[in-house]
Amino acid sequence: MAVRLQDVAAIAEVSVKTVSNVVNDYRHVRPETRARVQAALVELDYRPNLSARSLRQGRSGVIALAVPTLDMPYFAELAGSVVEAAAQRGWTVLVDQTDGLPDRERAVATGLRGHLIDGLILSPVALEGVELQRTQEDVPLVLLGEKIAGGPVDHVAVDNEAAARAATTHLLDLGRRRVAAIGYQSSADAASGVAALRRRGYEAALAAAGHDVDASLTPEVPGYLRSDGAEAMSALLGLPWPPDAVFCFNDLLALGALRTLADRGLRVPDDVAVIGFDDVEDGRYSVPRLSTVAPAKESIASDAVDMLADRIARRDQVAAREIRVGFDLVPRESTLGRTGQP
Amino acid sequence: MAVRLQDVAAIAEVSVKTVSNVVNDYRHVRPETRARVQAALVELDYRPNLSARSLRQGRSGVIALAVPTLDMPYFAELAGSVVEAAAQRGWTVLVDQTDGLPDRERAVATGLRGHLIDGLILSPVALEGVELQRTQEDVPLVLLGEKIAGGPVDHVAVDNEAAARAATTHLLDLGRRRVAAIGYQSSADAASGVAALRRRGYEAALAAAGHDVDASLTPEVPGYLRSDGAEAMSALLGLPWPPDAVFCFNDLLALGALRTLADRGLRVPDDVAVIGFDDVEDGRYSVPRLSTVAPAKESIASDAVDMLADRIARRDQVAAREIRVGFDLVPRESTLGRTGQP
DNA sequence: CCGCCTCTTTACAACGATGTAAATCCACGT
DNA sequence: ACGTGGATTTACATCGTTGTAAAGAGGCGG
Repeated sequence: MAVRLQDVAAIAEVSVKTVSNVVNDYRHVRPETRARVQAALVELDYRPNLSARSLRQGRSGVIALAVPTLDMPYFAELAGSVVEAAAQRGWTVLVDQTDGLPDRERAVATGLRGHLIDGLILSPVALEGVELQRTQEDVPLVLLGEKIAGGPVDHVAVDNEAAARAATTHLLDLGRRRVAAIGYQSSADAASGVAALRRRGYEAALAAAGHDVDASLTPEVPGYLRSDGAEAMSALLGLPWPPDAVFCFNDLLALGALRTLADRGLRVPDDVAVIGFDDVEDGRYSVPRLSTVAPAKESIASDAVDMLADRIARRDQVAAREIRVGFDLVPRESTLGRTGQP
Repeated sequence: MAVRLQDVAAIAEVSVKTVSNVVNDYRHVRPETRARVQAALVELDYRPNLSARSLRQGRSGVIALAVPTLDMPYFAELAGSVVEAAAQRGWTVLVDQTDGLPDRERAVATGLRGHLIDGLILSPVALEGVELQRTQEDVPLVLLGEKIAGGPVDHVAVDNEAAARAATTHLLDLGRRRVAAIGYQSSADAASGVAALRRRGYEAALAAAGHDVDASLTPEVPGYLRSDGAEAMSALLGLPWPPDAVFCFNDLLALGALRTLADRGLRVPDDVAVIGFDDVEDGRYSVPRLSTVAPAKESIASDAVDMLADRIARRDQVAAREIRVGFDLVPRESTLGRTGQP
């Protein structure tokens, strides 16, 4: 069966608590005793029962990360970074997929996992800040990637509006006149989310350049997948006066758009320039290489974990905070064309 | 504070055990009592303490999934499917990243997480079957994606050799004469792994067609990332007599190779045909669309979870089994060219 | 040689849930 | 009215660990 402190204690001929003290590096243990216990620990290959420890201490060393889906490279990369950052604190990460469903997000946020987890990092799609008002009974929570309007919840996010504006401005600076946007969503759920913020940045950039928003250039998409981008691009190309540039609200949409452009035999960026958002690995190897806006992903993950650690330690003693991480505009072939190559 | 069975019991004016019985749907509870307890449960918003439950029952309802990294789409997609399949059994998945390091794989396999997890699904890169010999103390284990030679461990895998052979044969059937392979690895760790099996399939296909293996056409790669594929392709194109087709041991390598070919201005498949392995989403939208071998991923995930459930239930009472999942050859533009399009 | 302080070790209770076995209730047949 | 057997409820111990408080062991100044 499993090895318990008691078994080790028997071998080392000390009390259970002394073994516990050795395991936990308690100061006042005679070196000789410590050595004897260590030997017994090794001999029996003791491993603490985390459930018992967690029950006793009220903390488990496990945090949860809830993302819409791991199938999207952005979230997969993010999950990887979070797992990494958590490991550095000795924490383990339990991954939940919400599929962007309000119910699942709510369930997760209100403590789906019983008292198993010490905290939660949630990347919300559907829920608004208000919905996530914390009661003091709930799990410590940090939100990712979305600016919650005044919600009393810690969160880490890039300045979506500014980043979207930078991307759009980049297209305008290249001299493009009909700059479309792929990523608009009108469902109530999405109204306060990433879609709305990036939309605002896009429209602000157009306004600053003296352009009106042309509704036909901002098709709605049901999701943010490659297929959605491909279909939206098809629709745009069916217009009497199609766009000469497209800002896609994430890289997957952009990759889908590139695919459609290739199918139609259009040249990128000559006929249509394309820029995405997220800087996922795929875009660095696509043909053509995808221009994008790169949020500081490593920061997002580590800041979120740090913030959560702080929230766990101080519970309700401190007001909700917001961390803004930086972003970079990364122009590549899909807006600049081939450079320096034959 | 947290709501305990005791608090609910006090409100409902019954014993703690009766509340527990209601929570667990025990048969013999008077409907009237049950109703009263239910009401109290709802009123206090009771949630079981999973640590306590786990301590008492010896099972936690949490399984671990250990993959090299979530950054690789294949593993991300797999993780998503496993989380899904586990959720259907009411299990939660704890994701570990091994980075393909022997130490991490060993640590995970020998029960890194203490008694927190009920079982482990491991996708090994570095470790051989022998290393993973189970002792009865260890966590129930299911291996993914690799045929362990005779190791007494449950595992789920595609027939890598047959699949690799099918991919290679597909290239030969197109009339290609110099078929390269990207994905060879010679490190001892990898000797029994996926690399070796796919290599065997590749060589078998060549042999069946009466070709010799040309060492210059099988460059070694340090990893299985896009960058590795891009570099290997560069090396191949530097040969006096470059290949007219390439079988890449996974889709990322293939996507990297496509990128290099585009940079050199070579046409795919006209100049060089490319086929990958894994059928990740990226390949369906790449330019050109990537031909590949598609393992039955959904089966892999659900079979692994089923197998683990069975292993958990029966522990050592049953011999190690092996589940073979099917695969499909999926020819797309990177070998067939544009079809049906203008 | 005593008392006190520090170092070291220990016994015991507690974390919250559930299995066991025993207690209590109730309806029914005699 | 009484015994029997099933339904229902309960007290208690237990899972493995750690905090608390107290006991035991030495050492030192007075």
